[in-house]
Amino acid sequence: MQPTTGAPGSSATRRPTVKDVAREAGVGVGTVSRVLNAQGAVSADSRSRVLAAVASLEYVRDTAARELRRGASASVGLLVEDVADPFYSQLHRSVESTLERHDLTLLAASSGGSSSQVRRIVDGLAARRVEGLVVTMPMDADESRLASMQRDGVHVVFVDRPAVTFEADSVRTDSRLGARLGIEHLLSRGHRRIAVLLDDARNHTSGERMAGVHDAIQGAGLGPDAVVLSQEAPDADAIGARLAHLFASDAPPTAVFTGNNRTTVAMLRASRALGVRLDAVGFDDLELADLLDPPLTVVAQDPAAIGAIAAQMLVDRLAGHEGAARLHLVAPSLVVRAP
Amino acid sequence: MQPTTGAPGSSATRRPTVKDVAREAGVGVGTVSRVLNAQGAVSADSRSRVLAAVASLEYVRDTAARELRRGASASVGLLVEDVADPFYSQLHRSVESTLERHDLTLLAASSGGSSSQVRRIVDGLAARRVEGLVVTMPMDADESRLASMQRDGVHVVFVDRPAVTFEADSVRTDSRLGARLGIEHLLSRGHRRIAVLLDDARNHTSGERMAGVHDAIQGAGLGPDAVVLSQEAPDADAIGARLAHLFASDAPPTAVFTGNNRTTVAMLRASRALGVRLDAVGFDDLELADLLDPPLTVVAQDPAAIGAIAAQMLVDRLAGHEGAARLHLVAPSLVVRAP
DNA sequence: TTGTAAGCGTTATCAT
DNA sequence: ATGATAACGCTTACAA
Repeated sequence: MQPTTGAPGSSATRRPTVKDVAREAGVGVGTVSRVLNAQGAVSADSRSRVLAAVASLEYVRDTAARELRRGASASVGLLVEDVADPFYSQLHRSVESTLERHDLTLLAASSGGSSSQVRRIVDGLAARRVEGLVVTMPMDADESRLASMQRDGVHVVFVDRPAVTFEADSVRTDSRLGARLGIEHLLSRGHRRIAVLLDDARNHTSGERMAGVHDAIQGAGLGPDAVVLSQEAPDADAIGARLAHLFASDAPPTAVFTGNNRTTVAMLRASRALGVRLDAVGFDDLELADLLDPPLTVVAQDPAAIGAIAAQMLVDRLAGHEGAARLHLVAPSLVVRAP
Repeated sequence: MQPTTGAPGSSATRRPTVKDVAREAGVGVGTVSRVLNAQGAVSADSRSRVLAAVASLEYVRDTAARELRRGASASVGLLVEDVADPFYSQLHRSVESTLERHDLTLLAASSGGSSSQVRRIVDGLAARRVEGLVVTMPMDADESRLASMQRDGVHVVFVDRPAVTFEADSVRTDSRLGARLGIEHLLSRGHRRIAVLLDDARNHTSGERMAGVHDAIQGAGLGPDAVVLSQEAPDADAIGARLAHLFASDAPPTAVFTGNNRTTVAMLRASRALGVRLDAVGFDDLELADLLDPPLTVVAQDPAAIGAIAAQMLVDRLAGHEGAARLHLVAPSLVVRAP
C-alpha cells in the first residue's frame, strides 16, 4: 500500500539512493555507506562491487541527508561587504582555496554594508549549520547573533575589522604600520606639509591609520602641522572639493597621502582636473599604478594572505585547537614607484 | 530505554527544533511548520504563540532537514574560473543580488580553469541538489555531467562562453561587435596598419573577436594588410617580445588593438618599456584607463548585465518557462578617451 | 483549525 | 565483514 506522503520532487528520473546502489551491488546499505566514507572494514570484493554500482548508476550522495544525520556540515561561511570589490574578491579566492584543501565547502555572501542583509545572511548560514565563519561586519551591525553562534561552537574569525562586542579571532592589515610607512616615505622625500585624506573617523581602520600618521611625524620629531588632516567618506566630489580647498590655502601641502582605494582614485582624478602634479602615496595597490604619470607609490595590503591566515585559523580551531582569541596583523608593504 | 543511535553533534547546547518550539508554544509541530512556511490556515492565537516561542528560543530552521524533506534546495550554483578576476567578481555579485530577490541562495566556486576542479565542484553542487547552474567552463572541460544534470531538470545557463556539446541557455558579450567597434575606432583615426593581439585561437571569444576585426576592415573596404594579427596566450613576456618584433619590422603598425585585459596591461607595460607612444584600444575596461598617458580607449564589457540576465533566465526557467535554449548577446560599448 | 505520524536519504549501532 | 534498522529535523497528508 502507498505511504501517506507523496513524493515531493517529481522531476524526470528519480535520483539513485544508497538503497539503489546496495541493491545493484548485492550488498546492504551499511556496506555502501562504509565504502563511501572509507571507514569500517569492507572486503575488497564488496568494495569493488559498490564502486561499480556507484559508477553505473551515476550515484552522488545527497548532502542534505548526510548533513542532517551527521549534525554537521563540513562547510564554513564567508561574509564580506562586496565580492565585486577587488580586496574582498581576492580574500574570497584565498579563503576558498585554503578550505578546499581541507575538504570544506565555502558559502559566501555579500552584505553590501546593510545590517538587514547581514542578519539575513548570518541566519541563513546558521540554518545551514556552518562550522565556522569568516566575517567582515559593517560599522554598526549587530554582533549578538555571531556571539551566540560562537557560544554554540561555531568558530568565527573577523577579517579586515575587529569584533567590537566580544572576543574572537581576528586577522587584518597592520594599518597603523602601513600609514606610518606611507608618511615616512613622503617625509624622506622632503615633504613637510602633507595632506592626509582618511576615511570616516568612526571606521576602525581609519583610526589606526590616523595613529600611524602621528607615529611617523613624531618619529621624525616634527610638529602636528606637518600634516593637514581630513576624515570623510570617500565621495569623489567631496574629495575634489577638499583638494581644491587645500591647494588654494596659504600654506598648501606639497604631497598627499590617501587612506583607501576609492579616495586615491578620486584624488588622482581631482588632481588631474586641477592641473596639479602631486607627490602621492595611496593605501591599497592599484592595477596600473606603475603606468601613471607620475607613477603612484602605494602601501599595499595583502588580501590573499589575510584570507589564507583566517581560513587556516578556522581549520586549526576545527581540528580542536583551543585557547584565547588571537589577533593576527598582516604587515603591509611600501611599494615605491619612482618617476 | 536508549535508542540505538548516539547524538552525532555533541556541541554545547543542543539547538532547538520544531518540537521544542511546539512544546514551548503549546501546539503541535504541524502548526509550527505551517506558521513558519506561511501556508495552511492557522489561528491568530496559535500564530503569535509560535512566533513568540521562535523568538524566545532563537529557533532557526535546519536547512538540511528542510531540503531533504522537500527534495529541493532553493539554491543555484555558480561556477567561474576565478572570483578574484574583476570580470567574474562583478558577475558574481550581480547574480547574487538578482537571485536574492527571489529567495534563492547562491553557491559559488572557482575552478581555476582546471578540469578536475570543475568535476569536483559540479559534483558538489549536484549533491546539494541545486535547482540551477550558471557556469563558465574552461576550454576543454567535460560537459557531460552538466548535460545529465540538465536532463534531470536542473536548469543551466552558460556565461561568457557557449556550451559546445549540448543545447543550453547562454549569455555573453557580443565579442564580434566589440572587436569591430574597436578596430573601426582606430581606422577612423586614420590608422591603416593595426597590430591585433588576440588570445589563444582555440578560445571561442578569440575567434569571435577575430571575425569582428575582419568585419571592420572589410566594411572599410580595406585589404587584409590593414591588420597584423597575432594570437597567443596573454603572457607578459611573449606580448613584449611580439610588440618589439612588430615595431622593428619594415612596415610597423601605427596602432594596436588588444583582445583582453591581461594582454592590454602587458602591452601598456611593454610599450612603455620600448618607449613607443601608441594609439591603442583594449578589450575590457581598466580602472585607471582615463588617467594613463595617453588615456586608453576601450571596448567595455558589462559583467553585471551578463550576470543579471543569466540569473533572470534561471529564475524564469524555475518559474516554469519552457522552450528552446536561448542565446543572449550583451552589446559592449566603446569608451573613447581622447588625450 | 489542529495534532499525529510517515517518510525524505543518510549514517551508525547492534546483532549476526 | 555485513545486514537490518533507528534516528537526524523537517513538511505534509490525513484524521479528528
